[in-house]
Amino acid sequence: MPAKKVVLPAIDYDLAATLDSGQVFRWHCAGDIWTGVLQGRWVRLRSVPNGIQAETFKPVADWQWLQNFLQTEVDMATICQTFPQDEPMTQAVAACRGLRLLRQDPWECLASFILSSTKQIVQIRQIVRRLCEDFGDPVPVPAGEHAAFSFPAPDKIAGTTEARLRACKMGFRAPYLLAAAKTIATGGISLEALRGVSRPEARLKLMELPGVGGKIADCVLLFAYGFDTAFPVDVWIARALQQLYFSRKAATEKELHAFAASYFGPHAGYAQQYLFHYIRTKLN
DNA sequence: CGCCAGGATTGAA
DNA sequence: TTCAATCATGGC
Repeated sequence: MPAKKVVLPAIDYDLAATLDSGQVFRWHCAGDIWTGVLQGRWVRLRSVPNGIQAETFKPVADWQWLQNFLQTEVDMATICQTFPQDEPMTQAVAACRGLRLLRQDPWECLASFILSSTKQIVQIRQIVRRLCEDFGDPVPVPAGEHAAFSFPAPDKIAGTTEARLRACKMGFRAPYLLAAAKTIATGGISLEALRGVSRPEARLKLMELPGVGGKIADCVLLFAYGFDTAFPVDVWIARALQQLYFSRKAATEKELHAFAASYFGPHAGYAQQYLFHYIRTKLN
């Protein structure tokens, strides 16, 4: 029977850490309630014992789309066992128990991370919110809730102008987003087709898009496509690797990448997320 | 190689 | 209260 409420079973799931760890930019928290929009649907989430309670505006028959986004069926204990058993990883895993990787829509993830370059998380949130208000479609919400908008599809953004995108405060990223949207809207690159190719091949394809360098490509590979070995190296991770694994001697960017690729195992992307969240929120 | 292009927020002076 | 630093892509 279709219902507006469900509890998705999950153990070791820290909803707040997961939705507030720089993977997604559109979830809003009030108390312990998280509100967002997924695939044009308004969604409210709350942690309950051994699960996550979800509520939508319209009744839903199949909750697969939400399970897939939240990745509730992933067994974190098994994944954490594959991490190197060193001091930093052990500390990070202990401190960030329940931190998860989400599985996002590729376009929303790609567009968000194009907008993320040389921006901080608070600003990325504002830009993405404006983008959705200006170009997304209103989605129905319960009475008394804030208005909510879908994430604008590639053709919607492809059909606007650089000036109107700049009005969302995205600055020099506006032409990149516009060109990327046009490439995808016209079939120059198929984001769906990337699901079926190898990680290095998908990475090269993403990097053909303007505004997408190695770091942003790695974010999309990890957060949208589920390539668990993708290892985005931002300044935080670079500093952490430098400090925790190279102590004094200065490692080049190339050495950091080589180390990351060889050291953290088959779920290196998860390890990266634990290190990232650990140094950002728990250290100092 | 070095610099710049938006700009909200943070923390130092 | 100024004011420098944060963020990491691409063009020059």
